[in-house]
Amino acid sequence: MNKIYDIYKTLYEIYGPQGWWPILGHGYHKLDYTFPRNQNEIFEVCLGSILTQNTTFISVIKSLNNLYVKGALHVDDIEDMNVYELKDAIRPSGYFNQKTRYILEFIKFYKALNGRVPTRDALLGVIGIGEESADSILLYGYNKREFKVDAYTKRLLIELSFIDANAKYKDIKNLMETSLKECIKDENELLKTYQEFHALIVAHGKKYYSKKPYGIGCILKEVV
DNA sequence: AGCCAGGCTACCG
DNA sequence: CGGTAGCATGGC
Repeated sequence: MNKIYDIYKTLYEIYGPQGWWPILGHGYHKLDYTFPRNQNEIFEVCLGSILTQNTTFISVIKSLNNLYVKGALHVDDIEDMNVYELKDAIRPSGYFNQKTRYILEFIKFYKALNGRVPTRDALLGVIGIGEESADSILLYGYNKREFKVDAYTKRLLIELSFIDANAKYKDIKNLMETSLKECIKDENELLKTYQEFHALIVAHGKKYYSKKPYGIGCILKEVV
């Protein structure tokens, strides 16, 4: 046992299972784990990972639904779609010019995979896919054990004095993965914990780590 | 009215 | 290398 795992258990007790990644085909129900995912679901996770960059998932759902009602929530349909139509569909998620470019670049990469699982480095080579998006795609799309770090994760760990402000993505990812591997030996259980933990951090982060000063009322300060 | 959102790239020193 | 402007809409 260690403090990181204690944090996970506490968040799980408070918020319960989050069931990420929500898939439109499942009506966005919670706890819609599919293992393994089919190609449409994998692609939807990829699309959502790009669309949610610096954007709330509520807005992403609107964009995905715009594509869905056009019957275009699939790789080939988006590729063939008029670019202005695509921009208009994803407008609710913001940065629609950038994200349209990112999506079209990603589709070229994705189709070249031919159904195979991309490496993390290969994903990072795609324009528009940074570390968090790559981990998001691997963790939630491909069910790979890659911890996803986001702004809330960093704020939380700074507030709880696990890291300092200049910690890099890699450092934080390594802290989380190393700590959890100490406690969880079963690979499938470890995967599910990575998936839940990030989602739980977002749930908690929205409440206590959105507005400065961060961490007011955060119960985790009494846990670690 | 202003700040924030489940980031990333390009460009600067 | 580290730091930062720009990207855009929507919710509160």
